[in-house]
This record gives sequence, C-alpha cells and structure tokens, in this order.
Amino acid sequence: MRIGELSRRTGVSERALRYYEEQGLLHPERRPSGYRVYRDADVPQVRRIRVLLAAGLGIAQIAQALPCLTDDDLPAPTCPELVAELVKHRDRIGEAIDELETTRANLDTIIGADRRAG
DNA sequence: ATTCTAACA
DNA sequence: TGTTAGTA
Repeated sequence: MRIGELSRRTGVSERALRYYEEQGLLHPERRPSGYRVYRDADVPQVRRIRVLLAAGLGIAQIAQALPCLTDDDLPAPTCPELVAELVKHRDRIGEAIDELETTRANLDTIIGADRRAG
C-alpha cells in the first residue's frame, strides 16, 4: 500500500509517517516513481510506535526498542535490556511527578495567601 | 487524484 | 507537525 492508505488505516498523518521513516522507524520500499510502498505489517508497527510515543519515549529510544518488541498491537518487551530502560524511564516520570506536586503545593500556598489578602 | 521533496507566515 | 509550491 502507499502512504495515503497507511495514513488512513492508522490515523497517522502522511507527514508523520515520512518523519518516522526519516528517523529510522519505518523502512518502506520505493517504486521507480519514488512512491513509498508499505507492507501490511507496517500497520501494527505504526500503532506500536504510537503506543511508545504515548508512553513518553523519544524517537531515538523507540527506534532501538522496536526490534525488541513482540509483533503485536500491544508491545511486549522481549529483551531484558529494554525492560531495564523502560523501568528507568518510569522512575524518571515518578520523579517528575513529585516535582510537579511540589510546584502545585507552592502554587496552592500562594493562592491561599491571595484569598486571605482579599 | 496521489505522492514526492524542501522549506517556512 | 501543518502546509504549500511545483513535479512526476
């Protein structure tokens, strides 16, 4: 299939699909015309990419993670090294949440002071 | 009608 | 990422 169909079947813009290729996430063949040709397997592959993006992973990390995932819609890590990195990523998110909660508490204090000040 | 590359109000 | 120009 060409990029238009893949875009429709995945809900991902053609622009994004070309960008994913540029970043090494997809490797479509090329027709003599220059048109990209995708395989059926690229449909679930794109969904996996979106899941990983939604999980907060960067393009570079996703490029390395894709080979270590089961070929299913819901990515399951097969390489132990990948699992370790994902856990590390999860920990960073936890830290970020803690910092945001502190920031929110500080804001609440200011808001409270403002209300008391009228 | 579709896709491609390159570039930016 | 969207969008647009000029092509093939």
